[in-house]
Amino acid sequence: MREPDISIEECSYRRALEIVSNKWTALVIYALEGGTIRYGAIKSRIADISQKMLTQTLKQLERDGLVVRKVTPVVPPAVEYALTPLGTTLLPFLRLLKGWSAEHYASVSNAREAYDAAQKDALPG
Amino acid sequence: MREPDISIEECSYRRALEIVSNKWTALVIYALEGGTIRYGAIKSRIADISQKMLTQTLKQLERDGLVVRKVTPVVPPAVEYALTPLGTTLLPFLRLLKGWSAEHYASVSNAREAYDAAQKDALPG
DNA sequence: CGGTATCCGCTCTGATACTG
DNA sequence: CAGTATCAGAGCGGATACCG
Repeated sequence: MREPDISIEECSYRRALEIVSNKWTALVIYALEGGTIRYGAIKSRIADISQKMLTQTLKQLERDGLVVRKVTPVVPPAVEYALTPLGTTLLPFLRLLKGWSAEHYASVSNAREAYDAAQKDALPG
Repeated sequence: MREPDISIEECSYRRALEIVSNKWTALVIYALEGGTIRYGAIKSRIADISQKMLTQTLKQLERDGLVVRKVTPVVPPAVEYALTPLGTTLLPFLRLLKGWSAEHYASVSNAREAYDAAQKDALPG
């Protein structure tokens, strides 16, 4: 039997996926692309993200060294977030993904419709 | 209040994420990078993937038009999978992610350790 | 304003058993 | 070999309420 070469220990690709491949992480990084931005502004930019998920995602990104948090002690408090230099190294990857989607998403959408239609025909009438 | 510009309807980036950003999808595409490959061979390459998840992921990729399934009606059955032309357009993106991980994963790992150590210091002894 | 804490449903995921 | 079916647990993610 062949050895698995796509393992969590050996495959760097897989480790990167652990960082980025969840529902909100990449979206939040994308929202930070334009520079320092306040918590509320991020929330306004990303449709459907809850306060809990935004806070949780930002905390995780901070832990990973991809985002910095700056608190200005005023009343009411102002909290700003920005990408670290490490965080900005992810941007080319995100932009490529965006470009891919712009170019090919329609094809995926069409494929889905065709597939679903074929499935429906296969069922008994 | 500002309008969200990162919504599922308008943001192509977000749609791409829906395709790729789950635990196994990108890994399976990566396993198919080298060309046509049998079901069992994919399973051998990817550590820890269960039969259920592999089947489910392949089916979803087929629906999205990224992978083709070829059944050879012999006994025992032989089923092969390959990337479609559309599927191969994702490879540059995956390779970039892999390169990013090779270059920067250590930084993330270090950041995590530093963050966790700081958290521990903040707790009462 | 920018959180934290809690509850709760739902999906994702893996084990196990069975089929052609 | 390549699946399908079923079950059960863990964790994601949302709604709500409260705090500095």
